[in-house]
Amino acid sequence: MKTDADATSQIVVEPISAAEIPQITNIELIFFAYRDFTADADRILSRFGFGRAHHRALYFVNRKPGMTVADLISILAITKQSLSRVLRQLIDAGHIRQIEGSKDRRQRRLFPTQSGRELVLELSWPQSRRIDAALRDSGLNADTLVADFMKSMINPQERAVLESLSGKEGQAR
Amino acid sequence: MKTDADATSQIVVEPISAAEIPQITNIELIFFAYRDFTADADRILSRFGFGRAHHRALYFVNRKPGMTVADLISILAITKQSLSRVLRQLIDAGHIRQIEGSKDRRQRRLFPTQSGRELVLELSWPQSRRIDAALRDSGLNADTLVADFMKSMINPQERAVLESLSGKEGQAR
DNA sequence: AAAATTATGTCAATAGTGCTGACTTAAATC
DNA sequence: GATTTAAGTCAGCACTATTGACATAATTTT
Repeated sequence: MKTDADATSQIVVEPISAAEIPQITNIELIFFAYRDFTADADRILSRFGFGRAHHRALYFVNRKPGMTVADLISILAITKQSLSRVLRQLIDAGHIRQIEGSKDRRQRRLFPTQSGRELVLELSWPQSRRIDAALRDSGLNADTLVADFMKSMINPQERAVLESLSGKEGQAR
Repeated sequence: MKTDADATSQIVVEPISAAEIPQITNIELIFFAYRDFTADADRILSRFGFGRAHHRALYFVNRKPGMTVADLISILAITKQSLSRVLRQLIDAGHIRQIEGSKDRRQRRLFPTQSGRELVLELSWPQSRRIDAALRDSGLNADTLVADFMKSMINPQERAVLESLSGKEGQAR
């Protein structure tokens, strides 16, 4: 067998198409939408030296005040060791407090402080507004509804990137 | 001012509500949907020792064969240094090849190999099928369409987590 | 032709998030 | 009293991403 003929040598010039991946457009919409959806909060978090993991932990503690550490690990689907740094930092920053369980004193029940509540609301507002606007923009009446919804989630200036991907030419440049 | 009264000391026991964050339910749906949406591909990638970054790079090279490195950096919105390792590994594994630009010989145009095409299809199939199924399941006819769509994107066994979040009690356990 | 710019690549250091494994402490349960 | 559970910690590792500095080759500008 010639080296030039094996699967890791011959190049492919045809772009992947909807014939090969039926939901290709939606896959891209979801990718870009999620990127933008998280970007607003990421910007706010960076002011505090926090990351997405801090956001998620803080969010769920605000969603269910009184959660135990085990509850939080379970809902985030991460390990105890992964959570520990993040939780430590949130506690040290005064956004979360641990209170010994009254029935089971081994438990550390997690509560947001007033500042923890304020921060989670600040983080969630842009996301809520983005979804709200996307739902309004997409109108909820067409067959193209979900695609419109996701597209509306993407920053307007980035929609050009999507359009450039929809072009018929196989070759960029 | 008493220490016990400042914002980082007083705990909050009330869960955040839709009154504070109108799109709270959709925020959660999107979080969980995206987690599951990416999980199928992550499992496949781990067989090759690759991560999500490899998937994204491989995807766009397949989407627009002949992209330059600069094109790819631009679309992924990452730095040259971040891309370099990932691209190096994809090239070494024989999934992508670089070809010197004919007009501008500084450019390295990126093409998938046959195996690179096969891999991206393997990675995209589960995502495409998931979206397809979610669209079918949600029916495209109700006001609750988008929520249904996102919910359908979530693994059935994990929908219980969402339901537990919808409970009225403020305290877990 | 020389100078400036562009496209790519590389080295080094750092950060954030996650993992596994091993081990400890204290409290609850059997 | 022995075992299990909840939480925490230490050490080491992997992946993805960052910034800054610098190198090379090719193209474009002056």
